[in-house]
Amino acid sequence: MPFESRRRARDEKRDAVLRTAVQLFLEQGYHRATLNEVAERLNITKPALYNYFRSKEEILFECWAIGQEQVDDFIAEINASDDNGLVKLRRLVRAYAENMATDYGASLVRFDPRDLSEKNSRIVRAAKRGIDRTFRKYIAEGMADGSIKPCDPKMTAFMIAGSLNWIGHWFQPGGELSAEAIAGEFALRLTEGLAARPARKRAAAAPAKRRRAGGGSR
Amino acid sequence: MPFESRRRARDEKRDAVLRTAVQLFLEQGYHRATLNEVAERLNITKPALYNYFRSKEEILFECWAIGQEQVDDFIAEINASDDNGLVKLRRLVRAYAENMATDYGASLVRFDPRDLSEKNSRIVRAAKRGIDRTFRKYIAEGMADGSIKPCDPKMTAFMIAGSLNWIGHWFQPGGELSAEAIAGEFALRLTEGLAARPARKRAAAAPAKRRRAGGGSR
Amino acid sequence: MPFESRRRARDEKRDAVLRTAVQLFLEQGYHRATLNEVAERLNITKPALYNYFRSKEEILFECWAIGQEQVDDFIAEINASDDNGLVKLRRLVRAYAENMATDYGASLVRFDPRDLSEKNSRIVRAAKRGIDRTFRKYIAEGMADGSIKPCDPKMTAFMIAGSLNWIGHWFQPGGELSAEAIAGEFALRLTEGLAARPARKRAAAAPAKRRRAGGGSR
Amino acid sequence: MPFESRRRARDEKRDAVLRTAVQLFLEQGYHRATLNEVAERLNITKPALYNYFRSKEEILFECWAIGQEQVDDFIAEINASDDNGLVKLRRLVRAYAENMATDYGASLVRFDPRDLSEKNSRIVRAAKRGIDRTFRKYIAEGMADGSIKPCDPKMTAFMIAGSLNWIGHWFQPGGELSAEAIAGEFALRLTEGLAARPARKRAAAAPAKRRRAGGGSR
DNA sequence: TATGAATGAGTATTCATTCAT
DNA sequence: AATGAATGAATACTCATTCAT
Repeated sequence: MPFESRRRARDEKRDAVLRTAVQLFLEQGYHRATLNEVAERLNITKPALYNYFRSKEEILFECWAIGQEQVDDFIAEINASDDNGLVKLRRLVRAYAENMATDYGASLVRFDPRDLSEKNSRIVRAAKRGIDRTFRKYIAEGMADGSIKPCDPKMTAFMIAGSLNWIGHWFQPGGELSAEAIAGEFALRLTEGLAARPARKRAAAAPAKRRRAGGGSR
Repeated sequence: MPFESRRRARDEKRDAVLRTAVQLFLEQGYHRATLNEVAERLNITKPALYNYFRSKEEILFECWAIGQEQVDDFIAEINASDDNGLVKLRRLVRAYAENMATDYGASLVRFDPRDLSEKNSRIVRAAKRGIDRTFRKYIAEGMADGSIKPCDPKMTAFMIAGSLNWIGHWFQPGGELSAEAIAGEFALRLTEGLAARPARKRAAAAPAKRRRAGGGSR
Repeated sequence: MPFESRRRARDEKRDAVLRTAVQLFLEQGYHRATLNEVAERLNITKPALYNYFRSKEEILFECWAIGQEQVDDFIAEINASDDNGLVKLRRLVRAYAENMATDYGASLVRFDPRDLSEKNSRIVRAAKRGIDRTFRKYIAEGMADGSIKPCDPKMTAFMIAGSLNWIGHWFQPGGELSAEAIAGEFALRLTEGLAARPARKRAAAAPAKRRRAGGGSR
Repeated sequence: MPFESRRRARDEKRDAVLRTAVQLFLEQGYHRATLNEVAERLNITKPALYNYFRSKEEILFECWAIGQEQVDDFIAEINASDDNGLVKLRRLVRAYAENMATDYGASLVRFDPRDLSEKNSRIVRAAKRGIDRTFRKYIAEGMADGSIKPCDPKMTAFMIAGSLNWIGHWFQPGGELSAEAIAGEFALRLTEGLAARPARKRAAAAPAKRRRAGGGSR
C-alpha cells in the first residue's frame, strides 16, 4: 500500500515535471530554458529533477515520446478500421490536428531532434518517417480503392503534413479558434481536393449519403 | 576607386560569412553552431568575424533578412500586377515555394526569432505577420473578384503557409524533386480547391456546382 | 540478551559496510567510489549507511584504523619480545608485509590522509610517524646490540618501508605469489644486507669484514 | 619572428601552467585541487587554461608525461651503455631516485592512473610495466654476466622499485637530505646485497679495482 | 532501523566577446 | 584588417548529507 501510493506519487511528480518542462521548452526553446527554471516553477531544486530524469536531454525526449505515443495510438486505431483510404486520411488529419494543439503534440514538431542523443535522435527520426509513411499509405490506399483521385502520394503527404505541423507553431490555446474547430476544418479542407469525383447521376439515396460522408465537404 | 573596391571586397567577404553561417546554422542549429566553426570554414579566425558583424545574433538576423528581402521583392512584384486574387495567390505560392528551397529562404522558418534581440525579434515577427496578411489579402481579393470561392481566409492562409513552410524542413537540394517542380506542383495543388467555378455555362446550377466543388478546380 | 544480540548484529553490519567500502575504495579510489555503490553492493540504501557511520570520511578513517590496529598489535608483540634488533626488524618486516597483502593493510598506504578531517588526519600522520620510528628503533637497537651493522637508520628505514608499502600497490590476492611467500622473502632479503657479521672466527679481521660486508648476510 | 616568439611565449606559459598544476596536485591531491586555484596561482582566469589544455585530465596526463619522459631518457642512456647488469641497475637506481625527488618525477607515483581517460590510462600503465621490465632486465643481465648473484628478478625489482617510489612520498626539497645524497645512498645500498661475491683470493690489483667499481659498495 | 525524496554546495566546461598587438 | 590570448557569464551534473515517514 505505501509502495503503491509511493509509486503513484512518484509518477505524478514525474508527469508534473514533464508538463512543466514541455511548457517551458515550448515557451523559451530548449536551449534557453534552464533546468533551474523548470525546478523553480515546480518549487523544487534543480538536483531534485535528477530523481526522475537522468539528464535534460532525457526530459526532452520524454516530452516528445508522450506526443508520439498519442500519434501512435490514433494511427493504430485508424489502421484497425476498415474505412476507405479517404476516410482514413480524413480521420488522421483530424486527430493529428487536434494533437498539434496540445503541448506534447506541438513538441513533436517544435523540438529539434539534433538536441537529442544519437540513440534517441534515431528513434525520433524513425518515428517521423513512420508518420510520413502513414500519410502516404492512406493516400495510396485511397487511390487503390477509388476514394481518392490520382495524385502524387509523396508530395500530397508533404502538403498535408506541412499544414498540420504548422498548427503546432501558430495555435494558441486561448485563441478564437478552438482545437476542435481547427481539426474539423482541416479534416474537411485538406482532403476535399483529393476526393474522387462521385459517379455521376446516382439517383439512389444511401450511396449518395455515403458519398457525402466521404466527399461531403464539397 | 580604391575606396570602392575596398568596399566591394568587404561586402563580398561579408556575404561569404553569411553564406557560410546560414549553412552551418541550418545544418547544426543556431545554438550548436559556434562562431569558431563558421570562422574555420572560412579559413579565418573567430575575432575576424567581428569586423563584419557585431555579434552572432546579428549574423542570424542578417541571414533572416536576406531571405525576407527576397520575399518582400516578389510580394511587391505580385502586388504591382493587376492579376486577380487567385492568380496572385498562385504566383505567391510558387515564388514562396521556390524561396523555401534556398538556404536563406529556409532560414525564415527554421530560425527561431527568440534567438534575436528584442528589437530584431520584433522586426521578424512583424514581417511574418506581413506575409500572413499578404496570403489572406490575396484570398480575400480572390473572393471579392470572384476568382476564389468563399472560404475562411485566415485558416486557408494557415493551411497554405504551413504546406509551404514545411518545404523549408524537408527539401534537400540534391533530391529527386527539383525546387521548380515542387513550386509548380504546390502552386497548382494548393490553389485548385480554392478556384471558383469558371463563369461559363452558368445555367446548370446546383448539380454542376456540386461536381465542380469536388473536382472542379483541376 | 536481546540487547547484546542487537549490538552484535549491528557490529556485524558495521563490519560488512567496512569490508565493502575498503574494497571499493581500493578498487576505484576514494573519490570515484560513491556511497551509493557501497550501499548497492550491500543491498541496502545509501541513507542506511548513516546508521553506522556519520560520514564517508568516517568510513575511510575506520578502514584505516583497522589496518593500523593490526600493525599496532604486531608491533606491540614484537616490542614485548627480547629478541635482538635484527630479529625484531625481521619480524616486523614479515608481519608488515603480510599486512600489506590484506585490504585493510593496503588501505594504510593507498588512502590519502588529506581526505580525512583535520583531527583524523593528525591521528593518521602520528601513527605513520610511529611506524617509522619503530623501524628506526629496531635498527638502532640492532646496531647497539651488534646484530646490525652500522648504517643510517633513517634512510635504511625508508628503504625498507618503501619496499613494504609498495606491496600494497602491486600485490594481487589471486596472483602467483602468496602473501606468506612474499613476506618470507622480504623478511630475508630486506634484512640480509644489514646483518652484522656473525661473531664466529673473528680472527681474520679486515679481509673477512670486507667480504662479509658485501655478501655476508646470506 | 613574431611567430616564433609567440610560439615560445605560448610554450613557456604552457609549461608554467604545468609547473603550477603539478605542484598543486601534489600538495592537495588531484581531486581536491581545482582549476580555479591553478588559475589563481598563475593570476589568470580558469577558462584561460583551456587555451593550453583541453581538460583537467589532460593537464594531469601531461604532468605525468614529463616525468615519464625523463625516465625514458635516462633508461635509454643506460641501455645504450655496455656496462654490466649490476652497474646498469645501479645507474638506474641513482637516476630514478633523483627523478623521484622532482615534482614531475613524484607525480609518476603519486598520481592515480584511474583519474585519466581510458586511453591515457593505458599509456600510463604500459609505461609502468616498461619501467618494471627494465629493472628486471638489468637484474637478469647482471645474473647472466656474473655481476649479480642469483635472485628472483621479479621480487627483487619490486623491492628496489618500492624503495625508490617511496621517495616520491617522503622526500621534501628543503629537508636535511639532498636529492643527490639520497640517490647516492640508494644506489649504493639497494644494490650492495645483489653484487656477486668477487672471486676469492684475487691477487691482482686492477681486476680488484674493477671489482670495486662493479661491486664496490660491499 | 530503513527509505524515498530532496538539497546545497561545488566544479568542469563552453563560448561569445574583447583587447593588446 | 587580423590575430592570439584572455575573460566572464552561464549551466548541467554529481554526490554527500538530511529529513519526514
